[in-house]
Amino acid sequence: MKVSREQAALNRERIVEVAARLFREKGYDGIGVADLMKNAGLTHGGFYGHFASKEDLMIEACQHALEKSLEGWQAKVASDPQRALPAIIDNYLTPKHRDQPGGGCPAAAMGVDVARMSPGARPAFTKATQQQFALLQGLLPDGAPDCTQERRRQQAIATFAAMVGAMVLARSVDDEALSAEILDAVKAQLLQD
Amino acid sequence: MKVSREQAALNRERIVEVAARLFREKGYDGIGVADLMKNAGLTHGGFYGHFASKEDLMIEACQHALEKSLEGWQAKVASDPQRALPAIIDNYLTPKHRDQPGGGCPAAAMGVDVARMSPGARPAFTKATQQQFALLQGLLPDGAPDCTQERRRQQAIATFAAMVGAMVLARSVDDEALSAEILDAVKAQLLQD
DNA sequence: ATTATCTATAGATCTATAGATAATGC
DNA sequence: ATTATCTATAGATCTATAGATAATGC
Repeated sequence: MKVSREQAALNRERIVEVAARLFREKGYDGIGVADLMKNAGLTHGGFYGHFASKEDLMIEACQHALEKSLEGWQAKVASDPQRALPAIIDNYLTPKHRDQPGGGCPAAAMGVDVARMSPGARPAFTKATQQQFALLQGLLPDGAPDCTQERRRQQAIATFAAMVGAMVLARSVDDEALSAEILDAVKAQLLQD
Repeated sequence: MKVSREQAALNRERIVEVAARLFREKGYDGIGVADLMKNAGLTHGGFYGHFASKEDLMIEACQHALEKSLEGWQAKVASDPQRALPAIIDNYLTPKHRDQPGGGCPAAAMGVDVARMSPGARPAFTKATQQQFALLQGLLPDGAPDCTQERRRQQAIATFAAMVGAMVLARSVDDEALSAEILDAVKAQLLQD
């Protein structure tokens, strides 16, 4: 039954990846340790050799999801810096993203869970949020001369807030037309600048 | 042990009010039926005389919270229509609202839970979201002549999305300065128009 | 007589642990 | 010999129900 250290490290990574997906889909309380392990192809009892508690896994799952999310944005900046901002906004405010929270924005999918939980996962959210604001600020067009750095940071924050709120609202309503309208309206509003 | 029909109806209302607060604070899975009833001053077993299931209570709690929330906005419109929009934005994007999710915006506090649950609570969210968009649209200044009704609806949607997203982000981070900055930045951005 | 509430509990599920097992790695 | 994983289970908690109790309302 035992596996090599290398395989054990891979198993641990897989647990984190599965958790990062399922916590976003179902919430922290919506999936149990036994189900998480089954989804990783392992048995329940093996979990505690890798993590001290379910909450410890939540912290690592958040870190993992936040890093991957930021890396996705950075990849868009690297491939085409000029078009990165519209590309990020366009990609975020889609029905596909709305319908796949497990691979999507951690803030929209897990932010409320993290806010309710004991504070272990919040430092990762704080750091990642700062990084996302900074990245967006760097992409904003520096149009008018009265457009100070402070003003651009404010706009970066408001842009990300509108994206997250649009996703939360679009996922909470029952009407496909309204849901799509929310995504499209915020997209149009953010891209007009 | 029995109470009058009138008292029973009041007890039922109190269960809904308690649930509307505690589901917002702790999430649907974060509070059990026994604890909800204890908070309403009743015993566990009495619950099922009032509701068929915990999920049925969630539906009523959402409806209650959404109605109260909309009524708060309507009261601001009634008292001073000219200043209602800045008053709503100003009141929403505060540390007080951030720190009291139990009495605050249902979309920011329960939207993600509702999106994950079986679909019973979503019709209420759909209806309330439409009403909030319509109310905000009516309050937007109809400045330029090129400002069509569609354009104003788009702006109303983007305004509410930014408010909800700001609240989710402000609650998820661990740094008081950053959290306050998020609220203030979105407030400044929304009030400048 | 009806019924709102209470006590008690069934049955399921969840986190965490104990001890067994068997393959790795010195 | 060490250790990654598995089987089994303890102990807590959760939803829902059954039956008892006692006050209401006809």
